[in-house]
Amino acid sequence: MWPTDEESLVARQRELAATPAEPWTPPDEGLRTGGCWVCFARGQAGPGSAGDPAWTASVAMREGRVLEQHVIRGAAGAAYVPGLLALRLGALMEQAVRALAGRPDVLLVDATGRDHPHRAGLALHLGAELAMPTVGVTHRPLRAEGPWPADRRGATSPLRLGDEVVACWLRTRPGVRPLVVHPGWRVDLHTAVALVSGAARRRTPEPLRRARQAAREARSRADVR
DNA sequence: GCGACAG
DNA sequence: ATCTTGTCGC
Repeated sequence: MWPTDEESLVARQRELAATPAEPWTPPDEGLRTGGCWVCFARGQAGPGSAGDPAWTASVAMREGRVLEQHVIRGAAGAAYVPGLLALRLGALMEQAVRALAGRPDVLLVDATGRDHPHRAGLALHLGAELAMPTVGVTHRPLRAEGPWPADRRGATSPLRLGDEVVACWLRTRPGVRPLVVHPGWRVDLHTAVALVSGAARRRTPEPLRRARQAAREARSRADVR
């Protein structure tokens, strides 16, 4: 179950941050990569609020092919507050990923891992709840800092929170703003970068792109009706 | 007190 | 997250 208030979420985050997780290594072949994306109604700005209608998509891919995808309709658990994204999206994402009949080996999520006030962002949290290795991919860091990498595909540069490297910039396309890659549940930085880089034909890794497309497509169908 | 702050 | 206009490139 997901916490529904700040106090219990923060308690859970502190607990997760201190929980050791068995390191995971991708299989040599046949890797099934999942992606999950949430979108909200168009035309709204700001942090939103509890109950906002949401479309959450999950996809599973293997060797560049979509194996399966689902979109669920649901409602946001809370307004967006930095550091408390799990209150808004956690339950929605878990439900969408559980709708997949075939469990992905690893899940990509647009959220942070250790780059978080309590070192337990939603990518880490969701992986723990699902008992599934996760990698976070965001447009920018939450709290960590570091300069951009060189303008070459695959170039990386560390993002630090104090002395600790908690994530890194990754240039998936030359001439395009880099992404932030966050090691999540049971995944280390090196593995996370390899997975995202390997899955990114465009700026955004394919499973996340497909999930985003599916969620927005479902929203547009709903808009018309 | 104020701004910054994953989505 | 979402919006906005034009613009550049394949």
